[in-house]
Amino acid sequence: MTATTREDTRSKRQAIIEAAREIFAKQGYEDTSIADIAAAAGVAVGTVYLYFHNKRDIYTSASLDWVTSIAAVLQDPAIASLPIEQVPRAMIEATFRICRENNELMSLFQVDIQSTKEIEQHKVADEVITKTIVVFLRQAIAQGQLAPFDTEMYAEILFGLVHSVLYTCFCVEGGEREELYRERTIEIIDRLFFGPPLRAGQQENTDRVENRVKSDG
Amino acid sequence: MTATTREDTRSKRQAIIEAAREIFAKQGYEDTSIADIAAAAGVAVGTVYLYFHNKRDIYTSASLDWVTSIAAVLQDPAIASLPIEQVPRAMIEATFRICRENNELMSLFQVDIQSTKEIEQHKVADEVITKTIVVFLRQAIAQGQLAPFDTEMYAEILFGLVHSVLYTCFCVEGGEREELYRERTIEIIDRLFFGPPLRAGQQENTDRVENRVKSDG
Amino acid sequence: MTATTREDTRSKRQAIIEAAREIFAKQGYEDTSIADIAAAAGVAVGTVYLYFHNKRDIYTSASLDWVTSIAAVLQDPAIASLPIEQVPRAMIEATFRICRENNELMSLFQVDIQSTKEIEQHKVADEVITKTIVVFLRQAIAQGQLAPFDTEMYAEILFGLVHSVLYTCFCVEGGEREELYRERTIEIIDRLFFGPPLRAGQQENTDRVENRVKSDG
Amino acid sequence: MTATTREDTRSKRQAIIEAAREIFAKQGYEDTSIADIAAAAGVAVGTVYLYFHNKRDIYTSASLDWVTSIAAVLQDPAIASLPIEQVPRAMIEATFRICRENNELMSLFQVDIQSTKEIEQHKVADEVITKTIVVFLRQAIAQGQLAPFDTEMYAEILFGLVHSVLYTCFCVEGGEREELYRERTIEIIDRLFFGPPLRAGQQENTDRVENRVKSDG
DNA sequence: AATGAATGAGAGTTCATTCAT
DNA sequence: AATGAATGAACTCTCATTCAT
Repeated sequence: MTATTREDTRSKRQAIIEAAREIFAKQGYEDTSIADIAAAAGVAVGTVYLYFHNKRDIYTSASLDWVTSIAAVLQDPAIASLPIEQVPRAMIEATFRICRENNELMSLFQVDIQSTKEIEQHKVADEVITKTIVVFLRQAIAQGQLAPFDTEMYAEILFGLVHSVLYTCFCVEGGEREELYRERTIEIIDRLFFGPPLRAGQQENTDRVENRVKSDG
Repeated sequence: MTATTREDTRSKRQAIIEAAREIFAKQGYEDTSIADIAAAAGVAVGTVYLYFHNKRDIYTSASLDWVTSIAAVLQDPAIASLPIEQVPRAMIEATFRICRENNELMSLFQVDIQSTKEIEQHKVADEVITKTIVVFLRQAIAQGQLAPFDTEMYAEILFGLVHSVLYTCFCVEGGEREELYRERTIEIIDRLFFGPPLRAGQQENTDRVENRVKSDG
Repeated sequence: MTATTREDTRSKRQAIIEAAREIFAKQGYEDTSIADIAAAAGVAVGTVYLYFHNKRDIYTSASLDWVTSIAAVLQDPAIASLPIEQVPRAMIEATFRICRENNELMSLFQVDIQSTKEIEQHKVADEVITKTIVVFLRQAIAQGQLAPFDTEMYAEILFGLVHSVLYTCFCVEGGEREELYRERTIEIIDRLFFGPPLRAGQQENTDRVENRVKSDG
Repeated sequence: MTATTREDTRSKRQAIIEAAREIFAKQGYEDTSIADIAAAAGVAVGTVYLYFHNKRDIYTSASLDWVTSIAAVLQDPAIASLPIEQVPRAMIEATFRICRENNELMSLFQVDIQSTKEIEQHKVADEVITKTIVVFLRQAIAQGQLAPFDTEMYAEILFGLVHSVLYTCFCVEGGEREELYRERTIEIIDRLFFGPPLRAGQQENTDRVENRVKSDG
């Protein structure tokens, strides 16, 4: 009986978050009313306020929930066990895939932060992602596969790069040129890790770089 | 007399945009009312509607105005005339500088796009920036300084990288670790263009890479 | 043209106050909505907020407006020119009359004070009434008609007495026993000013006391 | 067991009333929620509805409970046994004392009556007080200490006077000038009962009037 | 008897937008 | 062109009340 209650509670809160995710993503923050969310979640308006302090709280929770989903993908052990030169492609492809499958949620990825508390919440959420990357990078350095560097800052910057590409690709363009964005992103990351640099005349050590650069028309 | 009127008109519209930039940046879109903007611009509420269709229109205009300011910095001829290996640092330093000086406007850089028309507007605005980069890259390729590659997509992705770093650095963190963000960003871009890659054991061709990588504790 | 606008403004604010007076009196504070008031005043809901900060502000204003109306009655020069022994009756009869005529507004007379600012507002309003009484009493003392005493405190206490009687008489009982309340109130005030005291065996100096005491069944 | 249950029941109802008294007095009717009261009383929200029909019912009960406390003070046999000329002072001092000691409850004394049923309830409660006074007055008349008069109406009016003074003294002013209010009130009542009237040139029969009138500056 | 999660009507308030001047 | 008083739809949020447990 207690179990049932707990599950009900958990599922009710979760139902609201899921309803909010979809509606916020579809209509945007401003054009979404609490009534919309409550109706979609199958609860009364007042019930929403049993689980969330205010509208902003719902938005933040829905957004963080979505970031967490993405983080989970990167922690797939299958990726970690790949040869290092295949890891960037694997991670980026996985990320693109989950974004494609949840295309309509992508806008939640672009959060307009408003308070110091929200900044903290997002730092925590983003760290779930960047920490995953950092852990991988440090292992590679420890195993002598990569030269040492500022892994934390690199992880954050590269996460920002991918984040930005995903937003443009899926939110702005609707995913029409997904392959192009994905392949160029992988290419740039590969080049950064394994070369060759863009500098002309650099000798190629690029048996690991799978994708040929497309020459400019 | 006609000239005066035109100037008055131009300056009144510009006054509204500038007032809007500051207030949107300070209070966010939702918490900013037309009355706030009108008061700050020194005009009546009704006057705002002579120059803009609605609130969203003001926001979009203010945001694009800010993007344009940034674009202008990259077109500085002094940058274009530098040796190629100094260009990434010059561009990134200039961008960080203008963002630091207009820290409070940074949040306008993070736009929550809502309509197809707005997507078009932002593509146009962003293209002012990416086109500048593309032009530079193509010249470098034409002059044999860089190997050929998909300049447009690279420009867009690298712009996204910098955009993302700037947002984190100035909007989320308030600019406290500006130097760290800036130097790592330059380092990554330099590495991408001139090497060496992160792959261990890569021979260094790094007389062009000014900044030593910081080793991990 | 300016004059017209000013009058419009004044009348619009006044219209809201008058509508509020009636509706608050009829339905009570809680059961009155801004929409009710706006409708009765013939304006839009938003217009109410052009003239008042919030619901409480309307209530306070309506209440003070009513107190002011009562104060005006006591300042009638006809009362001041009466022989002193007729003044208490004249004042109390006038007060009862205006309350009877505005029976439905009486409940505004009973204000539930909530903030320090409201206390100040009511002190000012009440002082309009008590000051009138004090001025009269001091004149009578100066002219040797009354012995000296703490006029301010007496005025306040006697105002409270009448206030309380009016509330019971009109708000609680609906005015059914108005004459009884009025005559007994006059009798008590007369006795206080001119005697005789209730103490048995006091010699009567009561050619001035018009109303014979009613003996207990 | 039945006894225990009855006591629990009684104490639970009483606990709610006492919690309500304090919270209503502190926050006012509107700003007090059932949840507040339930929490302060240590019961669940639903439990409150086992003992009271609705929020208004709690308010009425709490208010009457407070009036009853005051009534009890006046029935102190010690007062009734005093010489008649000391009774007004004794009663008024006792009333001020209990109000001072329960200063924060005073606002409950100012009830905003809303329904016919509530009027009846308050008449009953007030009668507990006025009846006490009436009984005393009639005894005094029967014993030839006071001349005959309309005791019921006098009792009601004098109760109103004191009620009004107490509200101003404790609710509006916070009790800062308690002594002044108390002494003037006693003085007026004494004058009414035992003289001398305020009319100048009245001979003083005032060995019974303890407090000298304060002369006007 | 006791609970407290759930309800949903309804409140106060805001503010983008209009339009007579 | 410029104004700003007026509008009223729509919002978020509260809370008295219910009822299954």
